[in-house]
Amino acid sequence: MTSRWPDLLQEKKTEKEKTLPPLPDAVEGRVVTRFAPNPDFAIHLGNARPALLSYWYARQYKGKFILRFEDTDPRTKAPFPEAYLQIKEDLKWLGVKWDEEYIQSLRMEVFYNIARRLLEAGGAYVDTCSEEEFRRLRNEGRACPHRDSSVEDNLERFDKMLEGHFKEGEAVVRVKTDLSHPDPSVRDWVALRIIDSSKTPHPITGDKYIVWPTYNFAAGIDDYLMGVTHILRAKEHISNTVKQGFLYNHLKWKYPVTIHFGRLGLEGVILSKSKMRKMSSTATVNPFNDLRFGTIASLRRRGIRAETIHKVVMEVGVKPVDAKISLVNLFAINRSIVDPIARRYMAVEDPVYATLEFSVEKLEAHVPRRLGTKEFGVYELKGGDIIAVSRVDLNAHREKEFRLLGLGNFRVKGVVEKEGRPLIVLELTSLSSEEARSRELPIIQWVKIGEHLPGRMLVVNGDRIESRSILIERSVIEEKTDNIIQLYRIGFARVEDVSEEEAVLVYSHD
RNA sequence: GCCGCCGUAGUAUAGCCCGGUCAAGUAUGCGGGCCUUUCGAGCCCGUGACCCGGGUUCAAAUCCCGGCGGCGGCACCA
Repeated sequence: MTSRWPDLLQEKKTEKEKTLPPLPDAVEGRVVTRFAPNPDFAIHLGNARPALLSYWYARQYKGKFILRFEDTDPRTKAPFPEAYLQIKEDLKWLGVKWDEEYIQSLRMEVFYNIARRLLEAGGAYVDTCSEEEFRRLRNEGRACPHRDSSVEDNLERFDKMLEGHFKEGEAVVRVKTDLSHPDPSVRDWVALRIIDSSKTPHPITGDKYIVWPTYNFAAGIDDYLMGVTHILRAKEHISNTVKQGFLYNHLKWKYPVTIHFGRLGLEGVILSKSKMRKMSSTATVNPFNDLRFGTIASLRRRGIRAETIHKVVMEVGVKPVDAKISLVNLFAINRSIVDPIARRYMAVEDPVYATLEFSVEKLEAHVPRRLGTKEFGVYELKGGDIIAVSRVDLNAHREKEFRLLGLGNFRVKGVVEKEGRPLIVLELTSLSSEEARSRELPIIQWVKIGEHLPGRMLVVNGDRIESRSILIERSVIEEKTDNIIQLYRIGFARVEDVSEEEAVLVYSHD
C-alpha cells in the first residue's frame, strides 16, 4: 500500500499534457479508421477534427488509416476537380499520412452489386412514387405500394434504372427500415437515386453513370468493405448511424464502433462551403485559400502552423460538445509557437523620409533579429544618409524625443528641401538605450534607404482583404516562402513571396 | 415532423460521465510591474464566473425534476 503513494503523487504532476482517451474495443494492429471528405471544396478547420483524430488513433494502435473521397453527388455538391488534390495537400501539411486511398465515384459497380444483393435479400425496393407522395405516406407511417414488390420485380426495375428508363426523381431504391420509427427521416431512406449526369457531369466519370448512391449507402458499404473498425465523426451523423444500422442488419454485417464528437467552429472566418464556393468562383489563382476563409489552406496561408491546429484539435478531443474557437485564441496559440522562431524585421508604412544629424563620423545600429540570440541586423549610418519612418509615428512624436530602434535617441530639428521634396532633419540627442528607457521614450522602427525592399502586406480587415504597401529591411530577402517573421510593432507575418524587387507578406496577428 | 446538444468571468472555454482535492483551471480582455540590444512580442502579479427554482446528499458547477434561454442536425447533401 505505502509503495503506491509515490506513484500517485507523480501522476498528479505530469497530467498537464492532454492525451486521447482509449478507443473502445481497440486491438493493437487491428484498428482501421478513415477520413472521408467530399471534394466539393477544400477542407476547413472543422474537418481537421475528424481527420486528425482518426489518423492519431490509427497510429496510436498501429493500425490503418484510409482516405476516401465521397463524391457521389454530381448535382447539388458537384466535386471540384482541384479539391481532390488540395485536400491531399492539406492533409500532408497537417501531418496526416494515409495508407490507402479511394474515390467512390470509381466504385460505382461495387455499389450496384451490393444494391442487387440487398434487393435479393428483400432489404430494399425500387420506389417510383413521387417524392411528395412518399413523404405523405411516410409521415403517416404507411408503406408505399412498391414496398411489397417481388424480388424479381425489384431487380428488373433496378436494371431499368441503370439503363436509363427513368428520369431524375422518377425512381429511387429505398432501404426497408421501420415505418413506425419515431424519426421520419429514418423510415425507408433512399439508397440510390437518379442524377442526370448528362446535365451535370461528374468531373471524374462524366456522364457514365446516372444512378448514384446516397451518402448513407455508399459510406455504409465502404466502411464495411474497407474493414473500418472505428468511425470517428461529428454529431451531425448520429441519425446516419441509425440509418446505416438497418443496411447492416439486412446484409448481416457488424457495424463499426462509432464515436460522435461535437463540431468545431472558428469565429471570424467563413466556414460555409457554399458561401466559399460562391466567393471563389471569381478566384484567379487558388480558389481555396482566400484569406477570409476558414479552410486549412487559408489558415496556413495566414501563417497558422499545423502544430497550432493540432493543439486545438487535441484540446477539444473526442468530447460530444460543440466547440467554437475564436480567431483571437487561435492566434494566441499560434503566437506562442511562432514567437521563439520568427526573425524580427523593421518595416514602415506610409513612409516619411528623414536625414540624421550627429557630430560623430558615423553611427552603427544593431537591430536584434532573433530573441535571445546575438543575431543582429547591422547598419552603418553616415551624415546625409536617408531613412524612412512611418508617418503616424513621426506625427505622434514630432514634438518629443523618441528612440530609433537599435540606433539612438533623436528629436525633430526641422525640415530641409532636397530635390524638391521635404526631408525631415533628425538630431541625435543620445545613444543611450538606458536613458531612453528611464525617460520612457517611445521606440519606433525605421528603414535605411538603400538597404530597403518595397513590399506589400495582405491584411484581412473584416470582410475585405487590404494590400498595404510597406518598406522593409532588405535583408528580409533571405527569408523563404512560408517563413514566419515578426515586424517590429506591427506583428507576425508569413512570407508569401520574396524577390529582388519585392516582398509579399501576409499579416498573421499581433 | 423527428433527433440531439449546451447554458461557468467582458469574450471563448476546462471541469460535470466516476458529487468532496473547485473559496473553480486555461486563453483572450482589463489594471499594474518587469525585460541583459530596444517590439503592439515575451515574462510576472492582480481582476473577474458556476442561467433560475426545487429536490437527493453530511457534501452539488458536478446527480434528479421543473422553468427560462441559446444552438445544431435529419428528410432522393455529404
